[in-house]
Amino acid sequence: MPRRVSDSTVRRLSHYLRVLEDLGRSGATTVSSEDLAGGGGTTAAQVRKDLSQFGSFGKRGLGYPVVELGSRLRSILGLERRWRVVLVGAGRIGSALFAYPNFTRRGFDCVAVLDSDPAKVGSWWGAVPIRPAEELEEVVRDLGADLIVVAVPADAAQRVVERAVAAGARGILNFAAVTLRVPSHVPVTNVNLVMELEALSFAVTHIGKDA
Amino acid sequence: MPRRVSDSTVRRLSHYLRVLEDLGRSGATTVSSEDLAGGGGTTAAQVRKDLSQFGSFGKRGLGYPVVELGSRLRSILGLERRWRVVLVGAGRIGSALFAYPNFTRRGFDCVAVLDSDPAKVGSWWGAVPIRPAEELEEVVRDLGADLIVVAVPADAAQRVVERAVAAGARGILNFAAVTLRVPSHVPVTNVNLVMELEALSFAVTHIGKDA
DNA sequence: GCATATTTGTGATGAATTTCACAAGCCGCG
DNA sequence: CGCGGCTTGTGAAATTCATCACAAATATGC
Repeated sequence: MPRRVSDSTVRRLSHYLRVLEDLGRSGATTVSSEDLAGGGGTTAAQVRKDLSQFGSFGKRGLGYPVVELGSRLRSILGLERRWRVVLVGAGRIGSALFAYPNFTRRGFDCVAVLDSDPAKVGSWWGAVPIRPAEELEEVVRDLGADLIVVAVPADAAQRVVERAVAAGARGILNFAAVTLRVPSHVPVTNVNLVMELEALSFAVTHIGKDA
Repeated sequence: MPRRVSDSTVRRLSHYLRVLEDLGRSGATTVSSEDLAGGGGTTAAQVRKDLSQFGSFGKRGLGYPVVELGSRLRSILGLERRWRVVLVGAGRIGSALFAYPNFTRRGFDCVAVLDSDPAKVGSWWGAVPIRPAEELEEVVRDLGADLIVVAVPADAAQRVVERAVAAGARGILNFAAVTLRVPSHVPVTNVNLVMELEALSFAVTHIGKDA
């Protein structure tokens, strides 16, 4: 294992895993770096460089074993266990994530949903009740939650993560449009839809203005 | 304008714009690169490098004019116009995006919602009816849509973008977990929640294993 | 008006990432 | 068993991206 793995590399590992799973269903037993690159995602050389950071999984002349590489990648990505996730904010974004079938399939269990709106508290999403926001610490501690999904308005997000981290949360998936300040041992992944839309706006606007 | 602007730079421009808008509300008239960096997002030097790619907007010794820089950034990002967006897939993710207030506020108008499920077709989201998926080309052409939000299952996504692009769509925001193949003049922005979760899983799993 | 404290803009430096190129290894076949 | 066709693994080169350092320019205080 290398000293530091870049974020881009990790995203690509996740991509390779998806390709492997598709391939596994089709019965293939080995796969080349070319195929793992998969369309326009990246290049064969990049695939080999990425994988070689963690070991030597392939056979020259043949490729990578589909099943074994998949299990290696799951191990590298930390997906051999299940994660206990607390969703803070029962709005649309939270709902979208919660209902996402891949969420559970990939090892992420939503063990609690919190919201500060009394009108929502008490209703149920499937088998999970919506609980009041005040119970955050209690929920994190008692259920042994690992990850917090922050799907609250921007001005409430910092407070939520501070409380969650103090109660023992180990990672944050942040949908709020703010840069969260957290201790350095708590990783944060940001998803910002406005940013994505604006990046798209930029790209469309500047088509052909370069090259 | 530079030959090519990196994706990271564009995301940061979007971030600067948000900081400027917050600052504008607080009445400030100028802002330093230090403040634009805003917390842990980036550094002052990075801010100046980013902005200098597009011109010389600041005054030495003073900083950047809040209002003017905001309007310059909006111009650079292509946000002076409004965008007509077609949402394909009336599921949870589509619903989340649709209901997002910033969506409209930032200049993105959802002009149509399509879904292939006959049970959903005919109902209304606010003032927008859900129409059958077959009408994609018609909708894109007749409403002069610019952007397509793809919120359909992975195996349907490629077909949707092909039809949309053929009908005149100019940019794609893709929530499906596949790499879309599109003509080079059609930019695609991908949002992949599984990838974000797996990146978080990796980060939490490997805390302290380096450094 | 002059010294001083700020802050931008940018060339130079450094670090990180991607691409290239090719030797080394593996399989199958005759 | 040797040969030819593939494909990996990896040092080196190239490219991209981020940081540094500082001159140039502006404002402020006296």
